[in-house]
Amino acid sequence: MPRVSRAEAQQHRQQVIDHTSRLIREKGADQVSVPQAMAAAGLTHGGFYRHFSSKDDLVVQALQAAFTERREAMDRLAEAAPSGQSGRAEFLARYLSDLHRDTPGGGCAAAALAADAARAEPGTPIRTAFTEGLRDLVDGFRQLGGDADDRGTALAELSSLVGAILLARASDDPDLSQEILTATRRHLDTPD
Amino acid sequence: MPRVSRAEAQQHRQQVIDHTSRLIREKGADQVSVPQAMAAAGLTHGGFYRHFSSKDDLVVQALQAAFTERREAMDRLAEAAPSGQSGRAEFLARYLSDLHRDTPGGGCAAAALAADAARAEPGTPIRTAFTEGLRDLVDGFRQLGGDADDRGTALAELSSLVGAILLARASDDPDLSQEILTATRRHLDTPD
DNA sequence: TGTACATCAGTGAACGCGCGTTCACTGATGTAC
DNA sequence: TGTACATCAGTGAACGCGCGTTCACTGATGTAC
Repeated sequence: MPRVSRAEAQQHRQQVIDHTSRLIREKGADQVSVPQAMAAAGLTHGGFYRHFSSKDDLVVQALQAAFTERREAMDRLAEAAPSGQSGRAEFLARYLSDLHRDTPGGGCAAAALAADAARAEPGTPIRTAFTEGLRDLVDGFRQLGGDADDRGTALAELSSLVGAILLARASDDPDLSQEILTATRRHLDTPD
Repeated sequence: MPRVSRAEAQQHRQQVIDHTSRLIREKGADQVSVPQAMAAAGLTHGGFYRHFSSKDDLVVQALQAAFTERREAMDRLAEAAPSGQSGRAEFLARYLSDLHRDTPGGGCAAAALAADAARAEPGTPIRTAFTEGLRDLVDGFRQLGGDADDRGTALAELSSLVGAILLARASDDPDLSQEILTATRRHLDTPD
């Protein structure tokens, strides 16, 4: 499939980013190879460097796409919430759901990639992109209303959510996993 | 250095486990190679399989050592707490400290390795060992007293701690990082 | 306690493999006239 | 609108590298007498 149109090429590029965005949330950035990322979009690995300057470049763009996707979902939730009522409750319920726990590829990038970002050196693109994405997430959470419009509360509650979904995913015992999600939901439903 | 005494060999084995325990918390299990793990104990890689059946075997033992180390620290904290007073406050302060954020190698295994465990298939040794370690951590936390002796509260609060330290480590901006730790400490100090 | 020999902890070279990256090549797309 | 040619998206082989693992070898330790 040589020399496709520019529009197709741009589409391929976006497909690689989108598939990689899902893959790195599922398996971690290091566990997704360049050939795998290209194959997920139906391409061979040879053309990779016409689209990206390095694997890290792709990973950063995939991470940004994941944060953008979540932020947009939050914006929709804020709009959909009946006026005067907060979308916070709905967001918490979805975040701490079995569905979110079991499908990390379509889930929160902060939870899925915090470890990868934490292990990256300060100043590296992945680290700064993660930080930017996290800020965006905090802003999105605050606009959902409830007591989360206080910045400190928003940060503490987001930390709760990220920790809970991570521990729930890591727990091999379904009962313990469920307990973590339930306990955290209850903990957050009770206003301080 | 061929054919050292059995006592020395056992000591070498323990050194490899201990160094690996620190290394995987710092860099992740996949980022620590067999040659690196052996070199950290002053050995070459060739003798590795006299001590461990595979790299995974070492990783699991290193993970268990990390959880055991933390549990023992909690036990000491529970003993040291003046009678009638809970060690919970001290534990929270240490967990959410700059020191803990900046030295993951000596820190909480649940925070450092949750992502690795979550990405491992159910039933794999690393996943089950993590789950067992997490249970141990929950028990240790509950014995520290305060409102954490309620199991649900303990789970929710541990989730908060894990999420906060992870996000604080991942944040490239020192101010944001500090804000996360401070907000979570304040959030947990306020009883529900 | 001393001797003879089997055991085995550690060494370093080697293996097959998948990684990120490079490159010569193909041929449809895009452009200039 | 039609033709000639440059561009470049995608292919597939190749590179050097580090990985996990294996293995023949060394020689002090451990054991049997």
